[in-house]
Amino acid sequence: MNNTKILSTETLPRNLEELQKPAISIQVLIFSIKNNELTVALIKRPREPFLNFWSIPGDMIEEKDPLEAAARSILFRKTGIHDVYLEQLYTFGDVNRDPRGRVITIAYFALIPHDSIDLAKAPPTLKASWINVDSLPTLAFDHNKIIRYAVERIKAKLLYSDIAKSLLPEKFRLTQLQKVYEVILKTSLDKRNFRKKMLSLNIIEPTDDTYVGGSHRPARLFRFCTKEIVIFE
Amino acid sequence: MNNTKILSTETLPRNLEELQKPAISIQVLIFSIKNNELTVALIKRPREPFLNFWSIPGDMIEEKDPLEAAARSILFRKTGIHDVYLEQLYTFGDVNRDPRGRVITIAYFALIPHDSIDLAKAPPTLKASWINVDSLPTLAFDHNKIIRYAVERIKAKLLYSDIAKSLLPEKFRLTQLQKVYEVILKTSLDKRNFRKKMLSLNIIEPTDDTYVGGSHRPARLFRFCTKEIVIFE
DNA sequence: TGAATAGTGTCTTTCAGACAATATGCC
DNA sequence: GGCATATTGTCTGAAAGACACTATTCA
Repeated sequence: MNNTKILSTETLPRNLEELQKPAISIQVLIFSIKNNELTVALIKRPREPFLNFWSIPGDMIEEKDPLEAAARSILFRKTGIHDVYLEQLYTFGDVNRDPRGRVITIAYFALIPHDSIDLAKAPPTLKASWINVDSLPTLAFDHNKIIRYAVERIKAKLLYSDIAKSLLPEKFRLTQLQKVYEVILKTSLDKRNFRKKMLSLNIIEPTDDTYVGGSHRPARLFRFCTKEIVIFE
Repeated sequence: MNNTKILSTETLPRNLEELQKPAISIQVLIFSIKNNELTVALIKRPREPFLNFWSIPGDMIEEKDPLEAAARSILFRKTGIHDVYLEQLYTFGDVNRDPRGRVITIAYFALIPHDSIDLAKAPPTLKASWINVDSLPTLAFDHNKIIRYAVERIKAKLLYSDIAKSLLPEKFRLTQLQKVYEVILKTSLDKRNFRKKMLSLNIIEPTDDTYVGGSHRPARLFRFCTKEIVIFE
């Protein structure tokens, strides 16, 4: 490999205005657990390219738009809620990922408690649908790849952080918490070992409330402790 | 919070050309272990803003530049080497992080074996210096924050991946490997436990070579196994 | 009292961590 | 033989994982 065609700070224009800039979009993957499945909120594209393909909600941004605020704005439009877990995922920049021209996408993902969202109440800009991440159709652009990447991130963080918190209501049963792990990790866990482990981490605490769910013993409700924790030191 | 000023796909220009786009830069954090310290390659800024401040090597990119290739180009210019570990770190986009205007930085980090680099042989575009990550001066822009973020990523990945491989020559002594962990994690490890653990992971294998380093018993040289591994399932 | 889910304890195995003596090559 | 680093094994405590029965409420 030779060294003839390399970028060089010294040869670029001094003024930002002289640059030929790529377009930037923000895309927000909104995950929630519905019916014991990990699902992502997708919308049907209303125009070309990829007309009528399912896609991740997002927007182009302009020069002055802050990144995370743009992501939260998209999130609010699609779900009608604020104050949920939001994390930058990755920046996807393949040169030909958008047929209209060069578009670099900064992807974020959000985690939403299954009960906090009411798509019917969300502003109906473009209604999103919850689609199981394991049965995705072919999506617009490289959005299948982006979702796969996000799911791997979520799986990994489940093991060393308390992000499960963000997928549950404030008060929850231990079986609900266990289900979050089982659904995302695609495994089944022993109930006794799971409870022993969770309680030993000191990240959840019992509340005084119980949940009456039918013809059986009511369940104690727990919540995550408010203090910051580190699961593994 | 009201919903009046939100971005909307529907109201943005249909053509990418009509957008007011932010500028994009690629910055590459180049890490290596020198003299039992984790160091990062920094350059002195040759002009305003932050004239003569130390900074992370990087460049603005233009519309058609692929991201990772731009990062590798920067890396080659600063070190004269190819084929090293390179990973996208994070995209930093605070609105006021560059006094010249809006600049979004896509940061990458590279890990370099300490012996593979010869800054004297690197193209002297702008010579980089290796600076201990624990004794950084005030850097240009938000570069202190970017380096702190990268160091945390490296610390975390050391525990569940084989990135130590990328900081060592192909063949190495177990004491060298241990030193990588000790320097980055800022801890001291028991030699017997460390060796037991590393060998049990089946990610390294002994070679037939030894290293003669003075008036003492020569050390066996090891190498990382070529097959892909998962340290923790 | 039967159905349905909640809640609980023991044993075994594995792994992390503390700890020190011998081996080998060079001078 | 002295020096410097390389190499090796045991014990203990903690945590993970396998495993099954009792408790409570409602219909």
